Amino acid sequence: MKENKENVVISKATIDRLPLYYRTLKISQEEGIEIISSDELGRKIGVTPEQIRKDLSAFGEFGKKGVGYYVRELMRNIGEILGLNRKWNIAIVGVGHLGWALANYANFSSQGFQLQAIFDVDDEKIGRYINEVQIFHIDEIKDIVQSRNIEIGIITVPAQHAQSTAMRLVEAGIKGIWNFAPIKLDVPDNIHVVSEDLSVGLNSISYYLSRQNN
Amino acid sequence: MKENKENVVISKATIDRLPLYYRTLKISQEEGIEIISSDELGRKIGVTPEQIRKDLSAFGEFGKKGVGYYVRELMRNIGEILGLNRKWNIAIVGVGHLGWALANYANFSSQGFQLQAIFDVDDEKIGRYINEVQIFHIDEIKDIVQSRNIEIGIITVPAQHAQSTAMRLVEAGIKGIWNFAPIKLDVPDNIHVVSEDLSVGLNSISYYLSRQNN
DNA sequence: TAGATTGTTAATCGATTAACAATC
DNA sequence: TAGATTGTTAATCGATTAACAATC
Repeated sequence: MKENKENVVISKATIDRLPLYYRTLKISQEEGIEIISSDELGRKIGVTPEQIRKDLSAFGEFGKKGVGYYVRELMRNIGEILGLNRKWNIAIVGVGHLGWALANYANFSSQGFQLQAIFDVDDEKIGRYINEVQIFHIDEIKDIVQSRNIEIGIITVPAQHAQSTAMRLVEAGIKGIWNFAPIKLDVPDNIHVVSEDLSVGLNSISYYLSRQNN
Repeated sequence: MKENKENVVISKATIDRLPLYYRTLKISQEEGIEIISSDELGRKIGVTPEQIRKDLSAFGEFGKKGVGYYVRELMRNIGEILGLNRKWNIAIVGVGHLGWALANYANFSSQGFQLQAIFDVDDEKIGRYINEVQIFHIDEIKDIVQSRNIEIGIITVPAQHAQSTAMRLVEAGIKGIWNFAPIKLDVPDNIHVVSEDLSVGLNSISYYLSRQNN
């Protein structure tokens, strides 16, 4: 595994930018670009070149002075850092509109995230398939998470059930949670939770527009 | 309009926390809680009480020393700051899985965001309705945005069409954009863009899990 | 009054930006 | 070699946390 340098603390902000670098490099690579400078990469992403160089320097020296970065090589390195050089089995809990949309989101699999199971409580939905992935009853969660080596759970249940869902995922042995319920999840320290709070975006826009119009 | 104090700079981080405060106050209010301390509110949200007091102090004095905050009053004040004391007409562009999920997301309307129109290019979809909201051809965007006073646009089109969609929204007169396409949008300075980058979440989880398992 | 809790200032911490030597 | 661009250190900026006077 790609190690970051000893004694270098890596900020959350840096980790959140790595996927942007990775994605942009991928596009560049597909366009046939072989070498890219931090300046050019930064321009495409909307980040300063210093920021990019600083971020990368926490993990090693990936560029060539006076030249830039070899796109393919940097992509491979960042991919390795992000853990994209292996497969991750994931599951979705909650087949509402959002869960359904995510289950259909093809892009995950291209990055090595394979949807292995979907869970719900609605008898109408259980037994059905979304893109060849079966919907199971939540009561089967422990069995299936363990038998299918699922490591990451996606929570798209209503807010009032999110905490108990998180606990079931943890008990089933999951290590990472991607949470879409607008609520703070209490989980053990060794579980990594990323929450997407979709109610913030519109509120922030209305804040700025209110100020503007005055 | 609720003004923030002169000479106080309000950070983006503060603005992004206000919706959490608002939401949590709403829940507390529904539970019949009338007074809440920054300590208790912070505990529920996962933010320090100092943070909350600091954030709020940028806009005024909403609490009572030795007592706490009146839930209903603080909620009203934060709502006013966020521009939730009025209606906002919004539109969605792109009826893929995500656009469809967002069109069905009932929660927006409870905060005053009213979906007035949906746009797409697919003849199969045009003319249909999602929850009584009609799907129009993108070519009608300018007419409809203007006639229906739509101020905020939600972009859920594929990445390669996101930039041109943004430009069409801007030309139509929209002032705020909520962007779900994984790409940086170039828009005029007076347009407020919030991007939700759904590819970051899973990548960040896989990063941390990789480290953990080692 | 005594206890509790706010609002705010000062201290700390962390992240970004600037500058530049190293070197391809 | 001259020009370009990295990697890194130092400087700056911004955000969070600590501390505490004010006061309900």
